[in-house]
Amino acid sequence: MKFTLGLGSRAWRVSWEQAAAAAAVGPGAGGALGSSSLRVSCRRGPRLARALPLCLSGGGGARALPDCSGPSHRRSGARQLAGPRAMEQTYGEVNQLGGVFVNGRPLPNAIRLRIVELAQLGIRPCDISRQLRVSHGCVSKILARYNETGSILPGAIGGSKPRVTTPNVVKHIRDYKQGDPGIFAWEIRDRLLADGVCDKYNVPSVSSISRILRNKIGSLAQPGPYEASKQPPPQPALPYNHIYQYPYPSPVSPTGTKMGSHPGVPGSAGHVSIPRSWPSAHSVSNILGIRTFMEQTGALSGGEGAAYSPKMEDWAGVNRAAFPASPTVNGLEKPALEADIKYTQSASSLSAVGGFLPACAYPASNQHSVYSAPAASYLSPGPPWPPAQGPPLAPHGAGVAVHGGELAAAMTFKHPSREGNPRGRHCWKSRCFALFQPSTMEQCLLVDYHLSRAKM
DNA sequence: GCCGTGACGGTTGAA
DNA sequence: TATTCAACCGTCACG
Repeated sequence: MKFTLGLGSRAWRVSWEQAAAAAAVGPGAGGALGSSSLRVSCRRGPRLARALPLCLSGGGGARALPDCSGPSHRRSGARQLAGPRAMEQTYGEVNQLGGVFVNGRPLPNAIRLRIVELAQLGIRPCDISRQLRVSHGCVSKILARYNETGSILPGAIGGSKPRVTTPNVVKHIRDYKQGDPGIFAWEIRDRLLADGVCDKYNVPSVSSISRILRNKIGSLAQPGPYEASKQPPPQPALPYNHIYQYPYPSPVSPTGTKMGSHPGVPGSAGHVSIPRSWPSAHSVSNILGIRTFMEQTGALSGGEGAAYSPKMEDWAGVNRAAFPASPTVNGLEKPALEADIKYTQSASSLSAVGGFLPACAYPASNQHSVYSAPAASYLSPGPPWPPAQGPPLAPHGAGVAVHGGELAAAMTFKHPSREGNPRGRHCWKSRCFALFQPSTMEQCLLVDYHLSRAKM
């Protein structure tokens, strides 16, 4: 197990145990690392290489980095983490502050939550950075995102940018062109907006419209690729609203009724517009909305364990039934479903401060195994936090003791019919997270670790 | 010393 | 099935 240990401007790859030790002693405690071969990984090219000599001579004096023998010095991805040997194959890095992170992967929601939480308590970002051992750039980014969107969650990673020139849009462009052959591209663009075919977030650019006119519509006599008589493939006309879960304004009424829809344009929610009233897992109000819905459905009645009744197996489906969403929506279904199943949690973990997001909303399916590591070692103890009073959201040391046996019990939620179904895995795993409600990164990691060992 | 920002190396998932 | 591409991530360094 290797880490890239960054101290100063260094990026050293060290073993997990060494990195954990380094994190435990804190960034200022040099020389605590084990002794063996030193490997330096200059991730940042000349910049880092330039800084390297300085770093090597600074701080805690001579530092010997531990044995780096292993399968490969090449950084591995989280994909290698699955399986029983996940613990041995987990990679991570330690930043300048001694905090552990996984390059390319979001910080656990527990940390993101705590960043926002501390900020709301009036703690300066620089102090938050030091406290949580997260780079100030990251703290700044998370806070900025939170201020902008009300969400602490990371954005959607991966995937392709949804097309804006959907068949429906092309059809309308064709219609406009047929109605007025002299129409300009910018006029088409305005009409798409005016008619509600698109909104400002997914309206094609003028150049795109020109390209459509040139390539797809070129000759109006020719039947286009998206003939009206054909059944157009279901296309999300406003995918960003959903995939990215940002509170973008949408030309949709809160009831899901598409406003100003063009005649002939299907107005189903599956078509475009995911109503912003949908309880997005990324927003405060939507989290609360989920809670309300769960309470209404009685899913939260009883204790925490009872909160996840077998009915919860169809939690996503229940939500889908309660809101206008089409099962035929491609591209929208998965994000929506994952948002449902990954970020649900019981009401008891909701914040009293303002509900950015409960820590246990750790997106298990998205981040699972990334931080798979002995949780106690993952996060260095660091300075006591919070200094005075307990945090309002995630009681430090709440001590969600997660043991394999308990996980096994939790895993009884795993529905046999969903074996092999990623969504099923997401579903039951997310319930495991929700059941234990890890409110700290350690707890998240502990849950995740046991889930990994459970050969999910 | 704090903070915003861009470069960078990395991961992810749809096409 | 493998590859490509474009989104995202957190860290780091600069100003």
